[in-house]
Amino acid sequence: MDVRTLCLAVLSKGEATGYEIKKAFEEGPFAHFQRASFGSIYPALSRLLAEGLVEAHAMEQDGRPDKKMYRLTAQGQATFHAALTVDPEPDQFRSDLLFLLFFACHLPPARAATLLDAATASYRGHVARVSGIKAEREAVSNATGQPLDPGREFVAGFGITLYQAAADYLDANRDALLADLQGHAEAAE
Amino acid sequence: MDVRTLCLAVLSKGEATGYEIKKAFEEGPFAHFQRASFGSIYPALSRLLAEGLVEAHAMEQDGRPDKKMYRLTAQGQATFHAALTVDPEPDQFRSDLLFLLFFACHLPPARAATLLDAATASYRGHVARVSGIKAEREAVSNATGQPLDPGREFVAGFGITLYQAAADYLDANRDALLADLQGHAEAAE
DNA sequence: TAATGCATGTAATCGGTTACATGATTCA
DNA sequence: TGAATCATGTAACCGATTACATGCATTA
Repeated sequence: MDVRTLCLAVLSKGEATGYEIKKAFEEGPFAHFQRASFGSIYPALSRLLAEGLVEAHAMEQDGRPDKKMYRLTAQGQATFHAALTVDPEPDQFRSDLLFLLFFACHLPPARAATLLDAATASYRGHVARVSGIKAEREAVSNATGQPLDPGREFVAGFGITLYQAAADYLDANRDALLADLQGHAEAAE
Repeated sequence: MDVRTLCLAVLSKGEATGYEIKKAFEEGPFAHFQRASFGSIYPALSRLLAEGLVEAHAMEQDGRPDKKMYRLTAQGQATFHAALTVDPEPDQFRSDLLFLLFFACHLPPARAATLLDAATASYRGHVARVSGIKAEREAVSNATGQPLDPGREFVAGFGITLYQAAADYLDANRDALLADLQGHAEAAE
């Protein structure tokens, strides 16, 4: 997904500034499966504005420079919906960690252990974060009676399950790998 | 991981042609967590050759044009090992499918179903393929007594577990999502 | 006082994809 | 005859990252 479409997607959930769009990919609902940087968001927004897919109005703030609030136009809505009809390319879990671990034999065992532990912690962090905001949404929904968004909850659940499985796998196989590496190193002596 | 490093990585497992390197990312051991295209592999190989990190010798073939077999030099080995000491950036399951499903409410339920089923099939295909080659390696190892590569098996196991978990999640939540969507659509009428 | 968060933007650069170009062989 | 596999490469283009540039407010 290009950043252009990603911006339309965030804005389809409500108006936002460039800065807030960035946050949606850092801590917000898209955090676990998409990413975008300032360097791509701001130019995308400018282009979208020039094309009439979004409209912007400046909001004055005391002291701070104005912030620009962006909102989808009808044309932007339509373009976004059209983007949803495109077939997705197959998913792939592109992972630098797996790349390194593939060559575990060339790694000092201590480094392998560090890598493994850091990744486990990171995955568990993901699970905790996404679970937290999902639970919060459920609490709000229960309290107010507002229905949950099925797509959003489905995607959050997917993320939780996947990162949980990843963390569990690392946990379950960590010691065996490290032992293998030790044996491998000794055999090479 | 840039394609340059990826090429060094494949060549560290034995000499190969550009074409074979491509295959390593399509069906080979790297298939489920890295990717590279011809348009990036061939230029990377040229550059690597110019820098002395790989050496090449032409292999004549009857009828067909020569193929170039590439092999790591000592310098290439060293560069590759250095690349293994770099800290990996955090993993992210970048997924177009999840992006679309996040907006499931804007999708016709039939399309959501198609998307879900295609993804499940694709994940299961991954699992079958990686399990197959893993089992084959284990059989060979049992027959010949050659030890397995711990890193390779660990990574293969990770891929199997993850894609299995993904497929299972889709299976387990498919019908509920579709029902929600139906209810949502009716409520909107 | 230093770091962090809020807030927006530009420019250089880079890496990679897509499409194109070529050409033989084998299999359906 | 047409498609797929083997086999290598180039060029245009694009999209995105990184770093840079600015500046105020708040918090430690």
